[in-house]
Amino acid sequence: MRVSTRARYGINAVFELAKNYQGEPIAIKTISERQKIPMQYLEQLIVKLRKAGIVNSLRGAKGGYTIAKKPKDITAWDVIACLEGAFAPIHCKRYEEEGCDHEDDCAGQHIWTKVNSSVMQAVENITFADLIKEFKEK
Amino acid sequence: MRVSTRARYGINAVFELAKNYQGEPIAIKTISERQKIPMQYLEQLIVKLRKAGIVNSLRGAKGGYTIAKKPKDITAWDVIACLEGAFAPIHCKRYEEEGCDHEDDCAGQHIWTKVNSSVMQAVENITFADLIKEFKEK
DNA sequence: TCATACCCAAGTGTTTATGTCAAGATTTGT
DNA sequence: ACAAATCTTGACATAAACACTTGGGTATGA
Repeated sequence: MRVSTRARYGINAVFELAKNYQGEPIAIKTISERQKIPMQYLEQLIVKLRKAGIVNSLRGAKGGYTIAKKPKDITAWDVIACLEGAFAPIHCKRYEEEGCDHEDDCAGQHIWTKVNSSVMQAVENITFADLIKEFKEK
Repeated sequence: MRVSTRARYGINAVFELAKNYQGEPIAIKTISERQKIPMQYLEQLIVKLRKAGIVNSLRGAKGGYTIAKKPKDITAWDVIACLEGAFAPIHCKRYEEEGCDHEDDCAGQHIWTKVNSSVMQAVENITFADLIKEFKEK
């Protein structure tokens, strides 16, 4: 099982902005340097975050990005779901494509359902306020 | 996030054998037909399962595979871990390779640790006895 | 002895993830 | 006006993982 770098980068980028809540906009370049994320790649990711209403952008000189909500109102799930498409839902490709004719016999269903729900529950309960708190305590 | 077909195939194959607990050996071909898994691919997977002590093999004519323990003593985790290598541990590649110099700043750690542990907990608590029970109830 | 079935190593094709690059258009502070 | 920055979008490159195949070898029951 694997989490894409997209999700990781996204979390880190939003974290960077969350720490700057109510501050001046931060440019992509700055974020990419601080969090060590390839700039042009981050650019692509952050577009999605903007469209999802997680970050705001400000164009022009002195522009950049700010976080669009209070850190406590953004969960890890929000970011992951936005970037990862179908993060938790581990689906049976076979089922989707051909219509699984051995559903009764499928041991997997039960397992993946449980995995999905436990992962979702985990990430839904982590907000960026939590992460900031965690960070400050160190 | 994604689970490989390896894990899915493995679960299904072991499930097939678990249902046959204390029965005659089942040939790979039979398993692959019943669970619709490419035979030669399954062959590779099942080698790992054997080496992990999850299944037993019997060579020669009338040979095949049997499950090596009681279904209640094999968890989904056992099978997944065996086939997937590093299933739950979502690691920071960056950290492993270069020694992450922004550890303090890394929002991810906290999240992935939680995700890992919740996934592990979920799959560790599912045994093949559970799956069989689930199956029979349908 | 022979068909059956496991055992093993290596090779192959495809897809996906992870970026990179280019080439502009647009907005805004100074 | 100019520079700084986001926006758009589309193509390209690459490497790794995945899924599967091939071609043998070896053990065993009948």
